[in-house]
This record gives sequence, C-alpha cells and structure tokens, in this order.
Amino acid sequence: MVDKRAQLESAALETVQTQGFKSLSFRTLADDVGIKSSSVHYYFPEKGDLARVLIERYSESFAAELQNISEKPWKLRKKLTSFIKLFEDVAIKKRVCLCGMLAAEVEQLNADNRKLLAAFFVNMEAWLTSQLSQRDTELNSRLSRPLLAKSMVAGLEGALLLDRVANTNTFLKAQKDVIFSLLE
Amino acid sequence: MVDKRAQLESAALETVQTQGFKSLSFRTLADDVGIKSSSVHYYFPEKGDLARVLIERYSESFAAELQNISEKPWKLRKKLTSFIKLFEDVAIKKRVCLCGMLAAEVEQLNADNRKLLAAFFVNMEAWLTSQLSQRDTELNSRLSRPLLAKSMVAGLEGALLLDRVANTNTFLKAQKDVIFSLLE
DNA sequence: GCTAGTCTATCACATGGTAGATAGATAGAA
DNA sequence: TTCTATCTATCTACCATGTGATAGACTAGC
Repeated sequence: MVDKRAQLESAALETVQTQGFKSLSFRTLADDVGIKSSSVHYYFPEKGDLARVLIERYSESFAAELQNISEKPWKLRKKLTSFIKLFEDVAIKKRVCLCGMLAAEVEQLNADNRKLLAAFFVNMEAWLTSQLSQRDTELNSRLSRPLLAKSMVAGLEGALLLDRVANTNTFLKAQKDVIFSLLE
Repeated sequence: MVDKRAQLESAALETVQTQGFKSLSFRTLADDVGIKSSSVHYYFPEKGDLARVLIERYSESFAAELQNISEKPWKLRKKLTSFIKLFEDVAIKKRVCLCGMLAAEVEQLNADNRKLLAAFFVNMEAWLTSQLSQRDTELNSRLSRPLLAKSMVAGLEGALLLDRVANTNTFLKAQKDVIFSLLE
C-alpha cells in the first residue's frame, strides 16, 4: 500500500467535511484505511494534531489555488469565476468547506487550531480584497473592497452549508449572480 | 422549581447553538437543570425528539418575529433593519442560528428533522422574497427577488458562523451594508 | 541491530437508552 | 371522609457501545 499518512489525511478530510470533526473517530478512521486505531495515534498522537494538519493542508492547498489565479492576467470576471469554482468543486463532492464546517465546531478546537482556522478566512478575505482592488475599475459598486470581500466569503460559506441541506446548488448560484452583478 | 420541560428546552437550545447537536448529551443537559439523565428521557425519549422540538420551537418563534415585521406599515429599509436585527440578537448572545448550526450537522439528523430544517430556510427565503416584492420599487437591483433573498439568507447565516470564529461582528456588518446598498 | 510501522490488549470515561422502584398528587368510588 | 387506582415526575441501577489515549510486543527492511 502507498503512503498511509496521506491516506489517513484524505479519509479524515472527507469525514470532517461531511460529518464534522466531532464525528471523526480514531477507530473509524483506522478502518477506512485498513489499520488499527493505535496506528493512527502513531501518526497523529492527539486528535488536535489531526485537526491541525487538516487545517494546515487545506489552507495551503486553497492558498495555492488562489495564488494560481492571481498569477493569471485575467479580467476580474474570469478571476472571480475561477474563485467561485473552488466552492463549486467542494459542493459537487457533496461536501462543505473544511473551515466552514470547523467554524460551526470552533468550540471543539484548541486555541492553536482556532487561530489557524481564523487565519484561513483572513487570508481568503485579503486575497479577494487584493483582487478587487487591483481591478477596481471593473467593479461598479461604491462599497469598499474589503467589505465586499467579507460579504462574499460569508455568502459563499453559507451557501455551501445551505445547499447541502436543501439538496440543491441554488444558493451558490444566487451568490454567483450577486457577485457578478457587481461587475461593470 | 418551575416548568422542567421548558428549562430543558432552553438549556438544550443554548448548548446546540454554541456547541452543536453532537455535543448535546443527556447527562450534561440533566445536570444543567438539576435532574438525572433518565428523567430527561421521560420528556424526550430519544435524542431525535429533542432535536425535533428544538427545530420546531425555533422555527415557530422565528416565524412569529417575521410575521410581526410583516404587519408593520414600514418601508423596506426599516423592515430589513428589523430582519437583520434578528441575526444581530443571536450574535450578541455569542451563539449562531440554531438552524445554521444544524445545517453543518445535517448528517446527524434523521429524515424528519432534515425536512424541518430545510423548511426553516425555505420559509425564511419565502418571507424575504415576499417583502422584497411587495416593496419592489424601493429596490435598485435588477436581480430577481427570490435570488436576492437566497443570497441574503446564505450571507447572514455564514456571517454568524464567521464572526464567531473571528470574534468580531464585521461579517454581519458587511452583510448589512451590502443589503442596504440594494435600496434606492 | 536499529528504526518505522503495525499490532494486541487495555484503560477510564462518556454516550444513548432501558428497567423498575418510588414518592407525591389527584380524582373517583365506597 | 377515606380508600384505591392512576398519573406524573423523579430516582437508582444498569447495559452495550464508542471514545481518546497508552503500554508494550512484534516484524520487516535498512
């Protein structure tokens, strides 16, 4: 078999994104990858370690995607389309954003992990603010760019949660339409 | 002591709105109101019964607040201010919307309770759509009213979650500003 | 032989849920 | 009025299962 650690992270990620962190148990996680729960503790001594790694990896890969978009010479419309697609890809997998899920479960996290979680949203906002500001003339809203960024982040995270409940993709679609309506 | 059932519902509501449904246990709930866990089962045989009552009561009281706003002869701006205040009141108590929390935990709910949960959001959307449509001329957006409603609901629910993580009220404020920017 | 990775076995504790006893209030029949 | 039966609300005592976590043995490859 291949890299067990990667398998564990992948299985844990799926569980948290669908069931939540509280529903992630060492035993079922071990079963998922075909080892014993004590072996999971070998890789992740405490549950908090698992949470930390998940948030870090998720944040890194999300940041990489954002970086990827930043580097393109695209118009704002196309950049936002790619940005929103990151959320659509999560929804297609019948998941929610890892950090959106953990936001609901923030009380289960230790202080360090809460900071990492908060940083995820700060970074997303900062990236969005930067993109909006760089292409300022393509926006027709008189609202401040940081404020627009904040509202988009909250709207998209909320939409993922609500679409899963309603078993639709209409919340995300609505969010997309609202965002595009800001474009000149 | 007074009405134990009401005490139980109140304590359970607070726990779910802050810690989540998975963190609600018969024992700690019993401790909260000073009885034994088996006595909690007397009122709520299974955990699903507790969830059902919480969702029903929350939906009813929320609907009553909406009804209250509908009856007023106010302009759209004032109605939306009152609507948003419902979310601000939740945030002030350091909680999130019960149904926003349960949306993240939807996989822990049985089929009946999932339907009740979905209905909560459908009703909120329908109410908002109706209010926006009735005062259509006070809106300067060309987006459809149902679409605007959807985006507001997702944005407000998301804002409650993210503000709690960031320990701010800026997400809700941003949402408010964006909503008001739609008014003529 | 050492190390990385896995195992068995176990612990203390929390969980949802059940069975059955008990006490107090209440209401109808004698 | 008093006896009796029922109902409400609580309790003690369990049970089976799941949980995070630890100790220590084993094994294959370097």
